[in-house]
Amino acid sequence: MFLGRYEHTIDEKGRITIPSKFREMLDGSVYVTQGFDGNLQAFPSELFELLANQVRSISYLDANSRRLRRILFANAEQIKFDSAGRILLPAFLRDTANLTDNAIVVGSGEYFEIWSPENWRAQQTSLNDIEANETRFSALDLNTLQ
Amino acid sequence: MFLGRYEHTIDEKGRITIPSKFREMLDGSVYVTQGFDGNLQAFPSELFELLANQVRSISYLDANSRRLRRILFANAEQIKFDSAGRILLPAFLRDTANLTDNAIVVGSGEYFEIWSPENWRAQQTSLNDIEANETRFSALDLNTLQ
DNA sequence: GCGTCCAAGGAACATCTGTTCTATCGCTCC
DNA sequence: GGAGCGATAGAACAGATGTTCCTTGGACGC
Repeated sequence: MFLGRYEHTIDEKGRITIPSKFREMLDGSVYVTQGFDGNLQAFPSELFELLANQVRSISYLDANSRRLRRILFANAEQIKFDSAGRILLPAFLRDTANLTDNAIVVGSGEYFEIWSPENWRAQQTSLNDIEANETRFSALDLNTLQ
Repeated sequence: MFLGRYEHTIDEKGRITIPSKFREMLDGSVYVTQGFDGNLQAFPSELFELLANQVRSISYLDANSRRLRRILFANAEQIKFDSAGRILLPAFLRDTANLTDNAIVVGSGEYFEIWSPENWRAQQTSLNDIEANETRFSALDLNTLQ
């Protein structure tokens, strides 16, 4: 499971070091895609391939299915680590997530995310907002857990 | 799997470099056809042959089947790479996709697409649109994956 | 102190692009 | 019909750019 938060630099070449704890759980590469909230998402191979297979199984004669393919595949890249544990983020991915000098790498369970510091701060949800949505988030209620 | 996005130039001769990562997955040539969305589609040989067989097996008494045949056969070309990894796009294919100086080469899973920058921008779907279409795109829900 | 991890940068290599040169084809004109 | 011409395709090369590999140094924790 990917846990925790790390602030790492992005160098002039567009490279970022993946935290070594995260690397341990990967097989030498990650699939990085555009996220939903102005961030990037990084998936271990097996997980991304599951996603990809689902999308591939839809007929490509359907216009919506082609759009879905584009979103998943055109905005994604399989990136290998270099010997120092870095990945080179392609320019189009850096652009979609506003990444320049620094990035915040955030564990998110079975995948992790990469944020620009600005976008990260902007999206921070206060815990009070969550409290206000009690019913939707009832799964988080300790009493209901087994 | 074809992933990512590359902006490449089209030179005066009408040639475009295929990204080397894509070439690695091809056997020295691609089948390029008219796409459904103002773009071109490029298929590895095996996949094109599968498609072709499928389309041929549908009765030609069916109007949709005849249209498919035209898209797949009339507007298709098998194109070999030159020694620098470029393909020469015939004029009629460039015309159907509005290609002049630049093109965006877009991974789309087991095939890839070639777009003019204008057409590409025009069709871009934002990820927020997807969220608004939750049910249609439920295939992307991590929970549903096995 | 030693090992691990991250930051930074140089060097080697691969890729992309523009250009040149040659071969081929079709056409025109003699 | 054959020679000459232009247009097009293909092969090869060179420069610029981008990517990968490798090394170094500093910070931190054990």
